[in-house]
Amino acid sequence: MKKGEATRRRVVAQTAGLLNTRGYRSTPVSEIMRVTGLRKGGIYRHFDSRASLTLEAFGYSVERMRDRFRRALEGRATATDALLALLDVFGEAARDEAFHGGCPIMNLAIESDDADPKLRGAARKAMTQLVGCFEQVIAQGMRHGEFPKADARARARVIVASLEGGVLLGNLYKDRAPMEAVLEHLARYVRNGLR
Amino acid sequence: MKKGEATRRRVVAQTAGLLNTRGYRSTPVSEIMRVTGLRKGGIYRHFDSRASLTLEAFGYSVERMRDRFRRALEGRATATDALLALLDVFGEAARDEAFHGGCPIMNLAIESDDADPKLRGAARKAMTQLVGCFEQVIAQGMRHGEFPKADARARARVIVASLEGGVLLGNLYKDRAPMEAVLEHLARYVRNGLR
Amino acid sequence: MKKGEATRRRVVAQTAGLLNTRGYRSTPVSEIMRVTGLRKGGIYRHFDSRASLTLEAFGYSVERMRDRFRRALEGRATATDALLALLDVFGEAARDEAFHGGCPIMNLAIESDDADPKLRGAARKAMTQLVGCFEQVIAQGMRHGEFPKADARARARVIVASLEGGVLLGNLYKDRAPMEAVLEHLARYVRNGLR
Amino acid sequence: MKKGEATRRRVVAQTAGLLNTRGYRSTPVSEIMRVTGLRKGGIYRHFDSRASLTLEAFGYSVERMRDRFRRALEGRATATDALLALLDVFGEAARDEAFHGGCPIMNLAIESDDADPKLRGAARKAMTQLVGCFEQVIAQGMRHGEFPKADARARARVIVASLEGGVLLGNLYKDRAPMEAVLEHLARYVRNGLR
DNA sequence: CATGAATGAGAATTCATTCAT
DNA sequence: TATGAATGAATTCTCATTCAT
Repeated sequence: MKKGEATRRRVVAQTAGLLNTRGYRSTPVSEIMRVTGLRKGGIYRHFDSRASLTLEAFGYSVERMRDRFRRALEGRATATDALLALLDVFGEAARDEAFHGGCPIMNLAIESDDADPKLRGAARKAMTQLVGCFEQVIAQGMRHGEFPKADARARARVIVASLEGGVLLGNLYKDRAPMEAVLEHLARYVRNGLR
Repeated sequence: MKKGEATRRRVVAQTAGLLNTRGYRSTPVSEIMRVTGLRKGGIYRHFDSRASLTLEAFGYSVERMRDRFRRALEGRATATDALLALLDVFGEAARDEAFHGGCPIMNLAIESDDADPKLRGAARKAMTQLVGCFEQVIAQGMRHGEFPKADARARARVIVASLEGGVLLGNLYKDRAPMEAVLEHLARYVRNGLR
Repeated sequence: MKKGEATRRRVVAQTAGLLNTRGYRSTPVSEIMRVTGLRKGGIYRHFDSRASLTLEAFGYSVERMRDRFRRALEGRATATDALLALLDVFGEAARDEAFHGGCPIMNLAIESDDADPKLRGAARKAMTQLVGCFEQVIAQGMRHGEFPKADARARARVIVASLEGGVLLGNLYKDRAPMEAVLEHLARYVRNGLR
Repeated sequence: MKKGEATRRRVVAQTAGLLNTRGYRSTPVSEIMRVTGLRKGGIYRHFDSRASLTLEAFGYSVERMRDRFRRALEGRATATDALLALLDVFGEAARDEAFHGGCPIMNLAIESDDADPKLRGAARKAMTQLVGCFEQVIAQGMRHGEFPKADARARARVIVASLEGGVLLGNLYKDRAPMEAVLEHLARYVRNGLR
């Protein structure tokens, strides 16, 4: 990897953390300069615009989330196990720097609010994948008879909604208790066969 | 005295809607001018600063939410009925202009993220009241034997988290389906005695 | 005197004090509102513009200075006595609220600096009168043989310059010592027959 | 590094002249843009704030004054000669662009009046140095027997006050006569051994 | 590959002023 | 006679962006 490519990746990673805590739209480039140690010119050499860096940083954050989910799913024999493992990812999120500042998807979804269609599109796509991840596991569980056959997507949405809400409360209060309540509730729901 | 107060209230109401859709921090005063029809000087005559208008507008939105909850609770004989009525408020939220742009508390919570302590404080306080509203009903239900005695706050948090997540998804996709899935899930949870 | 006229005079007097301490050009109308207790509309009813109030306030201050000089000159038999009495006015200036904030003429002269010809004209006129006051006394002294016949205006200018410089230093350091040194010097000069 | 520093110096020098004629506090940044040919962003790249540029510009003006005094004192054998040379600086001030707009110290002293403590502090410090310059020469003259032993500072203050007053009058009338009268008076005072 | 210099648009806020009441 | 409401221009300052070096 050339030096430029390495710099570029470092900038994306550092910016990802920054924007997820300080805001995807309201964080000025000067802050990005500060955390990356690069000057304006140095940043613009790698990225066409602030907007494109924003998108890349968001993509990076989402990718790291995906890593967590992928790893969580490895070697899970049953859908129940798999779902519980996914819940666990959120349980660890409070300690996980990839989630520092909350869930990137929620953050971008809310910040892009009717104001920035491109960002909103990215948030939507990422959220769809997140829900899809749960949905696939649930659908598999239905096929395998672990769960009653029903609307897998609706169930996935319920779970994701609860988790996102838990992240929100946890982040707002800087307190793990809300997420733990949510996880307890969802774990029972899962163990109960999504009934 | 009369006209100024009327203008002031109008500005707060219009700004509340605007900020909840376009962002509490990232919406420029020029946009507020546009939706209110006032010029800069006219706005600053009524509010000390952009920040204080932001807080007032948020307060207004929260108050309107509270109105909905208050009305929903009127004449509910049982805690179960009361909870279902509260859920209903979220069911109607999609059509309700007071919620246009999503939940003000969530929006402000996420936008104020580590960056604006005053705004965050306001978001926190409002969220505490929202959870408190559910918690009180639940606690009452526990006292009356409708629900098993357990951690009322934890249950309230689970419900609020799910609802907020539902709002998030609904808003992101401009689709009522996610919220409906959440509501169905929660209604069953409630009818089942929070078990 | 009608109420309006009374208000007008009060505003002029209060504004005079304010502008001489906070600046003739840089003091905002909001400050004038504060010290007068009137609102914008109330002020603009009496004065066409901020500029015209400025001029009136300056005129008021100059008039009060003139009062001091007039009174000082009353009953002075010799030019020497008269000059010493004029010097005395400056000696008392530190304690005199009419001079609070320094000499209005100097203040306006410097603030109007090449930027506001009308104000500068007023400052010039007032300074000319101040120098003229000294000049007349000196000329009289020359006619009466108290002082050698020479350029009365030049001598008046020297005295006024020294006094103004004394006011400047006194005001800058909030210390009476510089003015006292100047007065001692000038008194000797006067007693020495302006030699 | 080179170009920026050059620009910065040029801006300071040009701003120094501008502020000394148009007012240290009341001159808008837009005027600074005009005389420097830079845009807002270009100016703010070099200076943190309007206030810090003001201070630097004032410092520049004071430094140029100091240059004049330093050069005037070079090679002066006696205190009398030195004082006369210092007076001469003021005699040339009318023609000297470093003094265009009057004495920077007096200008800032009056404009900062009770309103801006930081600027006032700078004015005070500069004035103290100006008086100190005269005081040192006078004290030396006293030690060498040129002048009778007496309060050197008081004498320095008298001289500086007269000169500042002369600058004031000269600037107000755009006329060299007042300063010449002052200089004549002071030269005699000096040649007379400060008696 | 990165910096340093500069721009131009736009941010929040303040100002003097006007006018209906 | 004075207030309260509003305006429009100007204020200081920040932003994302460009480009020569």
